[in-house]
Amino acid sequence: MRRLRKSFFDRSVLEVAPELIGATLTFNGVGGIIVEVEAYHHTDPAAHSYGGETARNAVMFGPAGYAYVYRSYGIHWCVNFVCEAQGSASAVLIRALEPTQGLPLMRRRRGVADARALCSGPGRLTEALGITRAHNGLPLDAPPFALRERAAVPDIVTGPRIGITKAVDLPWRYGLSGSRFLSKPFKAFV
DNA sequence: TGGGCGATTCGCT
DNA sequence: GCGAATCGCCCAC
Repeated sequence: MRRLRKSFFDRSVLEVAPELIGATLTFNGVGGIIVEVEAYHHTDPAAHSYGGETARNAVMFGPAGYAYVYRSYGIHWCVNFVCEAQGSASAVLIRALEPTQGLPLMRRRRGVADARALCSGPGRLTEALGITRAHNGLPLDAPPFALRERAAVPDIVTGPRIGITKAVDLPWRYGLSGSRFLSKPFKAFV
């Protein structure tokens, strides 16, 4: 499996997001297979970058291939991969992993034993991997991050994004079809 | 300078 | 299924 380079992210966020499903993400050697992501485009009212650049979202306005980490609900950290050309301010939120590497450490950090509770949610996976604000702005193609390309193209399901109040109808949530490690099930397409 | 508000999670009913 | 926890950010005053 090849490692993903920064140029991989230098495309439309709507193109990159589904291609991340099935890729492997590790942080200091701990992680797993990406099974759920959401795309946030700069023209999208639900995106943090929609209102312009601020101290919090500055990384989103930088070049593609870097990590944007933010505090959610004052409690959790969430990690995004910045995409598109510099200034585009678009990113992919990583929402769930299927844990494959470093499970004992993840169980200790999370305080739970069930593998399905380790990384099935954006706040859960950052806790399991040990990602915090300290890692905001780090490049994705160098340690502690490691991203490996998927071996084959998987079946992907799409649907509306979770937990937002604006642009709720955009189907920019992508998941690995049939995975038991999703943060929430995808509604069957009608 | 202060108050309202989340790209969430967990525990209890 | 519902609501509390919890705090950095952001804008209005």
